[in-house]
Amino acid sequence: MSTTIKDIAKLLGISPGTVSRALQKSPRVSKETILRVEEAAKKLSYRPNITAQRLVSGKTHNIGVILSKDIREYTSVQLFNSIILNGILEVAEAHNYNLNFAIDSQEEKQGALYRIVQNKDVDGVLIINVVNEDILASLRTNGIPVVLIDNHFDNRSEYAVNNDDRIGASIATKHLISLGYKTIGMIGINEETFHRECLSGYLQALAECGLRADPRFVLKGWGSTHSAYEITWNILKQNRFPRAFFVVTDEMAIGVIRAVKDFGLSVPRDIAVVGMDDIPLLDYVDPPLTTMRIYIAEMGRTAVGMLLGLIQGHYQGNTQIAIQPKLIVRKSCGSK
Amino acid sequence: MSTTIKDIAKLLGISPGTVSRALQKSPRVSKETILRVEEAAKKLSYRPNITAQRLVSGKTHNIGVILSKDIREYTSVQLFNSIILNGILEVAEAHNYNLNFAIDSQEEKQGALYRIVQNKDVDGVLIINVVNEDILASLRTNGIPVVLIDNHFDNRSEYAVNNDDRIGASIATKHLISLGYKTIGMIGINEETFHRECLSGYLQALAECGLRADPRFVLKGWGSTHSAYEITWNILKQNRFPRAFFVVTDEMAIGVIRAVKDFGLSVPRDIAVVGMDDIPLLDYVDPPLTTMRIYIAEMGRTAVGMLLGLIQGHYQGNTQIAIQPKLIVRKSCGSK
DNA sequence: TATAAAAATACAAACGATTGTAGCAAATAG
DNA sequence: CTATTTGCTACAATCGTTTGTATTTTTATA
Repeated sequence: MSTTIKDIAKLLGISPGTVSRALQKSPRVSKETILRVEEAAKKLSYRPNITAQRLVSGKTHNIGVILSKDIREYTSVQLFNSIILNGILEVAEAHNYNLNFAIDSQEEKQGALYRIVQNKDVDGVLIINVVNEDILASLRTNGIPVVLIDNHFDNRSEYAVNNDDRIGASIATKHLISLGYKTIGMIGINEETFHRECLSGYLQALAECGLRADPRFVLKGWGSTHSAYEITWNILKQNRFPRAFFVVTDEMAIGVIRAVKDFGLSVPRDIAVVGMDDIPLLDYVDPPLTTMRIYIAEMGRTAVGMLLGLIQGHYQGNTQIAIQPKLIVRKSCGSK
Repeated sequence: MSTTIKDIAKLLGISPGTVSRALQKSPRVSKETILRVEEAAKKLSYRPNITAQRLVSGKTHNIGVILSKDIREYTSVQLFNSIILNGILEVAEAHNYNLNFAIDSQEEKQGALYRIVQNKDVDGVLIINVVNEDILASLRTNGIPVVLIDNHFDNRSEYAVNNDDRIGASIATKHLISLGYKTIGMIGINEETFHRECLSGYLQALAECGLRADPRFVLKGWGSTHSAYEITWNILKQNRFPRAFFVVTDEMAIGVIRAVKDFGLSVPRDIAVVGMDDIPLLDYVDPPLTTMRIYIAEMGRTAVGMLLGLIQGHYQGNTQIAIQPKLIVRKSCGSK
């Protein structure tokens, strides 16, 4: 079908082995031959057969990327994944690695995921967002390096890159404090580790500033805008509510704002709100939402770098890397 | 390293060829041997080496997915891609195909894209959103089937699946008309084919209902919320403006709404707005945005189906498939 | 000029499967 | 009881590379 190394060899009257070495510019073959081979290769528009190369090298040059299944539940997860993928792609491409995607469908043990892993069709794996212990175990027994991204996973022995949620929560809360708010609530999420990290940052910020946390004001939604709306509405009805909220995702923060407005109060006059993520169009929310910007693509890039190091066996850095978020001030907290 | 067909052969004292056939349940091998082989395979936890299989079959079982580079420009493109990817993944997985992603970086001819294509590392290619004629040509000379998704590309000879933008524009416009609006503008986008389709649907709807289009009211933005904001603001200043707008993307529609509000007018009382896309959180825009929902994941699924048919050489359907969008009524157009 | 050393190339065995052909039983036919 | 068919299985080539070893050619040395 297409030109192989043998065609070049035949054309030039030399052996395939030499052609192979010439193509690799091996010092074992004369400069002249290298030149002739390269010329012939170009003339025949030769392209190496990657599959064959893989067979002998035992390396696939593939990176598996496992995404969470419940992608449809949280719209911003979609966006998150998309951006992270960009980061990943960017550096994977630069290193000549391909990406193989698979969705983690917890149920069916027949999915692409298992196929990829068990078939050793990847040199390493990136797991985004969710952790499936089965997969992790399978990966480990197969000796395939893994790095977790945005996993909110507790095990410190896993390689992972995450947003620094604790710091994020702390900075957000301190921003509120610096604006003079004394009663600050938090609306978290129904995801254990993530929630714990946020809570810890939130509490620490309060403590450092000599403020007391009121347990009645730390709530938990399940991620959707709507859930945050309901939670907020409920607390508003009770007549005792804080003057500000740190909300752990923008998507929920939008629900909070809407609830406050629907309740007849004003943001930020009556209640200030900070979110986290920095999803698009926040400038067009009313009022524009102040938030902690998470560097998603950067997380992806970092993770691939780590994984590549692991694959090539020369990674020396920490097992856990936390990317620092940044406060983006808009109008939902008012100003001094 | 890991168990091969030979290990099984050795263990059972039979030949590798027979093992291979047994694993394929070939009628040429006895039921008994098949059973013994399967047992041994399980015991040794044998997994076929895909690379080797690929080498002999000549099929990669990979589908290349080309994404557009300018992903950072339009935030909703990110989301769009992510959703489409889900659709693609879903059916690719079901057919045991892997996905190989590459970003179309028009400039550098060295990118992963060219690597994938020229190295014939894919059985077929999906191109999302943007068309690079070079790639297309390269693909064609290599005999690799391609299907374009959301490409807004004119060439009817290319296999493609798109949203039916013309119909979308027409339905949106007619919705406005049915609500009694007589002067209806359109805010389009700086992308030739897409704009043309929308314009055609918009004009057709007006014509069918006996309304005249006012050329002063068909405008063009470059996609961002901000660009739509400015356009709207400008036309508002001129004191002559339509009572309703069909805006070709939600992202821009949000800019329109904001401009109208900032100008001191009301949506939908003074100006009604319909968007297109149905991006997330539209229920939380103020007022909630009526829009044409595009079935993005469905486009992805359809495209893969088409490509697979092409790869396997039995595709019989149309070269062009248009997915029908659907009107989602919220509050930005008022009601009768 | 014979000879050792160095340089360039050829040969052949891998990598892990698939598959056409050949071989050897046992079963059936004459 | 030989001849032919049938059912299984073994052998070996193949896919397109890479790479260790052997061989040839060239160059330098004595």
